[in-house]
Amino acid sequence: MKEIEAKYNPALTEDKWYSYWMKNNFFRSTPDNREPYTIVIPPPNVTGVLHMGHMLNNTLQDVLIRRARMLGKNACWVPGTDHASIATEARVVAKLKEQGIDKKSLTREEFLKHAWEWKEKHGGIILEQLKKLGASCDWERTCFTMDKPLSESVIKVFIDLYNKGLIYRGVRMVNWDPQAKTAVSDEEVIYKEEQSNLYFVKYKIENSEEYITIATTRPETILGDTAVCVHPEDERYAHLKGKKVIIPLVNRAVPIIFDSYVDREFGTGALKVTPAHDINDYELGIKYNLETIDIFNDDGTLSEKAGFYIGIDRFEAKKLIVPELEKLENLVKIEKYNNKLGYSERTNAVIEPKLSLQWFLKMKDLSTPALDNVMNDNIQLIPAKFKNTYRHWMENVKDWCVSRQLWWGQQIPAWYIKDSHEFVIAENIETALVLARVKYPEITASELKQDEDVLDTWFSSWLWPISVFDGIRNPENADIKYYYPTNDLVTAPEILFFWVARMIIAGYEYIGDKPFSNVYLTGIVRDKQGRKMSKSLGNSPDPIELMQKYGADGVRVGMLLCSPAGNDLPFDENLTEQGRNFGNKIWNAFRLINQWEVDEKADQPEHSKIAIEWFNSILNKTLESVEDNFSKYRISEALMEIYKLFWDEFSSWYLEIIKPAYQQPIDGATLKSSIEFFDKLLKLLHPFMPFITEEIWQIIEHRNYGESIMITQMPKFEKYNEQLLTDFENLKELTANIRTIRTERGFPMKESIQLFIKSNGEKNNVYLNSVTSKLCNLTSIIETSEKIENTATFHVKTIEYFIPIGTKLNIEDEINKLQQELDYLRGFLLSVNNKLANEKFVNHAPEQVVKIELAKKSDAEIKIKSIENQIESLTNK
RNA sequence: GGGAGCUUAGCUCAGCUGGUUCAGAGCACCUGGUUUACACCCAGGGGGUCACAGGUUCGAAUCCUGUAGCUCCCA
Repeated sequence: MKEIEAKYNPALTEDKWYSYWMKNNFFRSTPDNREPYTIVIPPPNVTGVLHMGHMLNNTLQDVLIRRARMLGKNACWVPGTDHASIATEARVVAKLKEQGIDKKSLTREEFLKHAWEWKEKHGGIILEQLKKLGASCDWERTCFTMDKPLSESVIKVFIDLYNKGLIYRGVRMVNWDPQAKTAVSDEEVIYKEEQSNLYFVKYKIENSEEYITIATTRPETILGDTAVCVHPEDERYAHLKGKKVIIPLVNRAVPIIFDSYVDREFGTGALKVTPAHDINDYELGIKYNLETIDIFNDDGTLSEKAGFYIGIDRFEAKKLIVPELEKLENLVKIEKYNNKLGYSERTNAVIEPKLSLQWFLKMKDLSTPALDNVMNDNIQLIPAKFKNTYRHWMENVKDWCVSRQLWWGQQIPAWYIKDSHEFVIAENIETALVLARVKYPEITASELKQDEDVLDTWFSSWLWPISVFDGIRNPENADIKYYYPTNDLVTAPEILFFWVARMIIAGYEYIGDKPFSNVYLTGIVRDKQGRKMSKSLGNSPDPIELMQKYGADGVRVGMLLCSPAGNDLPFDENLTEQGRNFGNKIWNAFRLINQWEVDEKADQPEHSKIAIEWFNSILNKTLESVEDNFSKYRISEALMEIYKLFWDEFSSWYLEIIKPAYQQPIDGATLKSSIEFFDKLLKLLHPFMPFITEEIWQIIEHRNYGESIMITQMPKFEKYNEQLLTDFENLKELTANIRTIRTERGFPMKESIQLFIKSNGEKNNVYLNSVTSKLCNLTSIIETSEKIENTATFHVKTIEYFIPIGTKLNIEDEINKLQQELDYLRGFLLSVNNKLANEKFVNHAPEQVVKIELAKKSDAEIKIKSIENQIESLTNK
């Protein structure tokens, strides 16, 4: 037999088996008559590298997909990436800048060429890294959101929604990133608390010597003010009804309006209204039909409409306007003030609320089925606590701004006619021309100009579960009919709304069915200080290094052990160490079995026979509960159970019982059963630890090329012997007691000892005696009806055990020990008796509960009596 | 400001519709241990008035109310 390393070395096996699986096409799935089990990967974006969040997320998906495969399903895990328009464009622009190329100097086509080059070079990194993790994706199905079929799907959907009247072009307040010169979504704005100033500025009332003082954090926007607003019930300002105020510097007369939106307590209770630059002011502007003066250019400098500081940056203008107001004697005072400022997640520029012409998707009606089918559990969120959040969002859903002022992405299929705002929507210029000619028969292609902007990346990814199967363009194709709806989606709660919810919406709109049945929401991987792991903080370990250090299996186990659904995972390398150690434990259990010589003629010892029956029972009981845990998506609990089954039950109990004496052979029957158990354990472990299980499975018995544990069947649970399990637990307690006595009295394991048993009603399980003897190295087990002198004693349940210890007995210690136990038991009995003496308890509690209390009482009484006897006999010595 | 959720051992969490073992697990910690699978190990052990205060009940970590602290979402 080949010599096997004492420590498992993942580096020697992981790449080997991954390429074996690939060569044998084990990850490939095509429709057949089996039940499908499908997962689409949450597409990581092409700018990223693998981080701990991906590790957790993809480990979970791989566990689910490998298990499903072993349950006989046709498992299909579709991998891919998304194009991340803002992030990628920012990267490419930065890279070009390094090379001295300004984006503005390039045509759209030239720029996109650079972007594609960048994507080809960097876009596949994460997917390659996932292979190290063992991800069993069907790589032939790898998709990218800007692949032709997916892009065409996006455009098709846009046109369809437009034709349904759900897409419109409108002026709206958007979060403007002046650096990227694009609108970003609410979700891409990060609010940070900042210390700033609150400026009190007085505005003169028209035709009066009176002033009204407003408070603002943004004095530069005064130039765009078109009203001052006060609370209708604010007596301080009641007399100003119908009056106008003069805006300083610009000397514009604007109305004083009265609206309960104003917080009377804040500042002076008077609010300056700048409809172009504040979302709430914008609403007021609509309500009171105010003029809207946009004082900023797209790059954050002041525009001609501002009248002052034209071309100067907004922050500079703020610095300049304050002394100016002071000079004009309009500045009353400046107070320190903390407020929240929005920053662009992509460029970190301060977000400017800005009115902008954008494309919007009406969400209200589209969302209805998406809300209903989550609320009725047709789609399950795991954990379910996210249902509340989901509902809150869906009930207050706002229209979706789908346009982005970028080039990297699907260009909006809108064609403007003769430089006007009039447009037609069409997938290409030929069709656009046909449509345009309906109204303008003479128009030529050169008079049509496509919208410069692209669609939001989420407008691609919301179709993901459909478009990866080409279900938008070819709704009748075999893949979409077979794989859709997919089964499980594993993703982060952060994107529940802007990805998960939208996929559900698209699913009902375009296939008429949910995109997936279960959404498993993972926690966020944090560092020890509780900070989210991120590249910018540099607090994330490199997953690749981690896998090199602990093995992919070790990292997988480490991540899973402590990550219940929806809970954050404070990451600690310690966890992966635990995972690695577990791998080594499995490895060594294998080594033990592997090195035994077999004697086919030898009889099977009684203790081995029992051990086999017992382990078979506990294995099946665990299988049953693992199934239950999986059905509830308690993945970490399922793993923990298997971990304990392997480590505690199999290694510490089973193997210790059947282990032959040193250099003795093992009987054939026991070895055969042990290998069968090992085989089942490996299969159970395989979804969690694919590499080590494959390695051992390939050695433990002869295999042919093309065989693999990953395509075997998961063991199914069978009936098990409940009584044996209970009896065995008592045996464990008995063994532990004997071990303690050995340690305390200094009887080494090699020294065999005698055990006496005195039953006090409850019967000793004689049939387990051979096991006890083996585990505890007993010469004999003797039933007795008398107590035995000069012994150490203990109870398991009501049975009394004695171990002769000859001269090693210290009577005083012995009495003290017994007295302690007696005191406890008496107290316990008292509380039970009190309970039973309570008539209300006896009358109200269910019969079963009362019975249990009665049993406790009688057990305690038996024990008390036997301890009292022991103390008495010791005292009389 | 509005909404949701959380608070159980040093850490991360279980504990389902109130009632079987003075509250469970893993890790960490402590004490022993080099014999022939594994020190990435073995055998033991300690540790929680279940955030706090009330209430319902024969009985509450579990249900209700309030308080405090934390987290997230929306504005």
